[in-house]
Amino acid sequence: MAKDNQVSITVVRRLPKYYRYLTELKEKGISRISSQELSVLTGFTASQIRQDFNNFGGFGQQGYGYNVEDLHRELKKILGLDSNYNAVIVGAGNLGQAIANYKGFEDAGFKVLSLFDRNPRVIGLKIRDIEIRDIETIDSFIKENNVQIGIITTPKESAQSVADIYVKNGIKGIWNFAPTDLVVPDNVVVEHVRLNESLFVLSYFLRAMNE
Amino acid sequence: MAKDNQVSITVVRRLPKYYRYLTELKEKGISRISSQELSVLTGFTASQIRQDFNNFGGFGQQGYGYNVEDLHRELKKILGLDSNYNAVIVGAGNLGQAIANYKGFEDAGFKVLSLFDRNPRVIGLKIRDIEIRDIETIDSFIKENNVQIGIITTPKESAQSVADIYVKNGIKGIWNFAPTDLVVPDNVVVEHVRLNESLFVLSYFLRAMNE
DNA sequence: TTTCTGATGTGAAAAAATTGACACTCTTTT
DNA sequence: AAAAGAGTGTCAATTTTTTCACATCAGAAA
Repeated sequence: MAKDNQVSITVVRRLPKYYRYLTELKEKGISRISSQELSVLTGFTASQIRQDFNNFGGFGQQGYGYNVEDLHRELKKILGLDSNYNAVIVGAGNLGQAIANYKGFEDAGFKVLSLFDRNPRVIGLKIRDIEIRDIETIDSFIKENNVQIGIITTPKESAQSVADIYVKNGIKGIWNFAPTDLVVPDNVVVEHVRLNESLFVLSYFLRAMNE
Repeated sequence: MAKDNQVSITVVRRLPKYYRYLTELKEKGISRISSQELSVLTGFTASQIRQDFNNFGGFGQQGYGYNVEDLHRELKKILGLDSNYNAVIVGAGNLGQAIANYKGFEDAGFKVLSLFDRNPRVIGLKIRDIEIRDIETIDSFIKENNVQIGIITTPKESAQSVADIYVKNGIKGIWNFAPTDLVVPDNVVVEHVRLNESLFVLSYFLRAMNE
């Protein structure tokens, strides 16, 4: 059941950036940071930063600032990064393989258990030690392996049917790279990575800059 | 020189979605659409859609709606998709190769001319017909090939130095996939694709959904 | 211990974004 | 040709987000 004291999506989308800088600060051995200093790093205003953190309860101390380690741990918890997730990818093309190959996700607690594809020429191949399996076998795989996240890296034509498969098998989080919207039940979360749209925005600003 | 009647970034980020649906409508041979119908497709409100288009001058007709072909053409122009761009990629790992391989960008007018890497084991290889070259040779390549867009798919440690190379060679648009911020002059546009952050937001909502 | 400094948490103000409402005009129908 | 219908463009209201300002309290210094 979702909380009713909803934190706005605008705030949520800033959290990962805080988390990233706090991770860096922690690695550098810095133990204390003020909203003012975080403002310089992130580009958000100090006021905004304090407001953001206050959505989850004040983590700071007056006259001192924030303890880096504490704040990092809190954000980790808020972002759900204190648990591990199992993921599968449907679409074993270059993008799917690139994601499967990226160690960074695994370090953050997201483990890709398997790729799936319908193309017999890639089925059976391995990316790192991750096997590409026949899409026909995905139902049982998901059920047997406690998969929480489904990744879609197919062409847009197949994306909805992949989403349907995920939903049918009880997956509650979908990470979609296909350039299309998806229809899913309310209790399923879809996060889109819209590469096309991002590129178009770049194009817009390039154009706007020269006018 | 940038326009002073700035359209807000919030609006700009919605434009590609309009463009995507208009492309689909055009392909289906639909010639006419109302803000109400677009609202159903995009999930934005009809009022918002009309407001958005009005930032660029009204394209619609009272009592009729919008002509799909006209609106599509206008958006194409606004997004700068009526010209072609040459791009290069630094970082010929899986992600760089995936992007080089993706036909969709080329169809939209973005042509990847070359990949660059410092790893001798990949230099000389080809992705489709796109060669991977030695990063040492990038300066002259950019100058000789009219490159407008620089793509960064390196690890985060190298990203800033790649950005510096791009800037030094006059590139005005950078598409950055490395999970780090970049420092560039004001007249250079950076568009980030933050895969980590996107995944973390998914994780946040997965967690929030179960509380 | 007491004073001083610094930075949070928060309420209020300002700015930005979204939604609502409708006059007006173009299209379609009769 | 006239009447009816439909949907934009736009102004105003509302909601959301951001910024401002400061009382308050913890830590450091004296």
